[in-house]
Amino acid sequence: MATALTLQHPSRSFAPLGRQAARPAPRPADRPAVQLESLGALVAYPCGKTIVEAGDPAETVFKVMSGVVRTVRLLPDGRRHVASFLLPGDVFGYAADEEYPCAVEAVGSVSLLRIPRARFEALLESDAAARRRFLSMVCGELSAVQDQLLLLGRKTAVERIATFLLATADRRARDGEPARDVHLPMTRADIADYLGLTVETVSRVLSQLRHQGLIELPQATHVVFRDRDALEDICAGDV
Amino acid sequence: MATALTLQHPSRSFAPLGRQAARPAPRPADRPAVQLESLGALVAYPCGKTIVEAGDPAETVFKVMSGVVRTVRLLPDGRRHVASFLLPGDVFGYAADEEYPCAVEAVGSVSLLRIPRARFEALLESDAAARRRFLSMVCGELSAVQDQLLLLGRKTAVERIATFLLATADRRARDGEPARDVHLPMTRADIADYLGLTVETVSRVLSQLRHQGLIELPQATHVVFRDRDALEDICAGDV
DNA sequence: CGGATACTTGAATGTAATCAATCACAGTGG
DNA sequence: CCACTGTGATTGATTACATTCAAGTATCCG
Repeated sequence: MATALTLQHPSRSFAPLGRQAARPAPRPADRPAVQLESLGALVAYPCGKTIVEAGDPAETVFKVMSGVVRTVRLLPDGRRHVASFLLPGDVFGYAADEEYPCAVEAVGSVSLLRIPRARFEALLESDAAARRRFLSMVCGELSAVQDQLLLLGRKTAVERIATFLLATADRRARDGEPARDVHLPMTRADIADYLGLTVETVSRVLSQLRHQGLIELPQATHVVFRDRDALEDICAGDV
Repeated sequence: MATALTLQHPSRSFAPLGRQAARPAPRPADRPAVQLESLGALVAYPCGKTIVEAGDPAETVFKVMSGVVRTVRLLPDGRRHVASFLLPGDVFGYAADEEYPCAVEAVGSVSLLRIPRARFEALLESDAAARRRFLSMVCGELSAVQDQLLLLGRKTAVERIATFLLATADRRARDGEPARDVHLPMTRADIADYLGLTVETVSRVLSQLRHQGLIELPQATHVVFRDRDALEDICAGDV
């Protein structure tokens, strides 16, 4: 089974491989500054552009520098699923096998760091600290994906949306401060495909939350939390 | 975010760390025989027993020697989701963080190899080949979990069941030969929680497939494929 | 055997999907 | 400047699939 990973830093673990640029911040003793940036070159992709195709040889590891990308899987009849949204600092494209298992596309215009796979692997071989951080990222990703399984398998539409809004908001705010709003650069279709819903349902649920006074929608891409506690209750299923 | 992994070997990659016992088989040149068995002790658990609790300190890595275990996540109101079933040869319990993120329970009676986390990590530090195999397993697991996201997000009940039957059957048969039947040691409730369905739906769909002549059900735990091609078409959504 | 648990089947309900307009907005060209 | 066009978002009406509620049947284990 071809396997690529689409990494996002585990939100509560230490700064993962590649987060240094965005956040110079607190660095425990055992962590030499690894300049992932020095291993690759910057590339820009316009909105909607496919960055890697499913089945392409996995020769490059990427790090998101700005913008957002989505990883996409398709069924033969066209049904689509978005496995994850990757934000600046996230790393993707490392595959144990020789092929990428899913496509990756630019949500808006993005800039990425392209790192040749061999160079990335050489870093892992030579730098024990980098290795530990990378393994930590991968494990964090696994845990996050399992939360998503629970969401898709057992949560209602409202719970999925509430979970998505809060989780997306808090991925940016690493300061401990709970976010008061969230920017959604992706379309309703992307959100729907990420949450296993339809565009109409996403739209309806957002409207419902707005009518209930839990959120405001000054623009389609901007959600302001008016009652964060209530949203958190919904996530947990306490309705 | 606490993160544990529940590993199962990527089905199409080389024998992963820990598969040696079950399969001495073809071993590429760069692979010294790592005796994971020599690092830990055997323990037995009776049917239904909880092996690790979510939130427990992640001090032990396990390898399934016989039987099947399930990894379970719960919502506060009791809704349950089974993230994975682990078969003999599979490794679980390695967490980047210090806590297990989900519970692991014995499906039948099982015997496990308990390996102290420190000893497992020491192996990874010292043995580059073991490290590569482990990373490969983790990446394979990530890819498999993403397939499961697609299943939960976009597939119908029949497609989920067909996918589950074939995937489970083929996890055992590593000979290339497509399996002609599959043994299901877990209950319908376990299957339902794994596929995001209810027991009733699982039962109904199996009956439907039986009436259509695609499978036989000599016992509830034993499924014989009568038309594997048709099942594969259903998986892909070609109905 | 008897009791419990697991599985199957049936009927009714409900949540989200589908089908179908309408609305909002950005970009373009008259 | 403003109508025009196209895309994305919202809202409404209806449908469908899986769930829920409710028996009934098989199987396992004492």
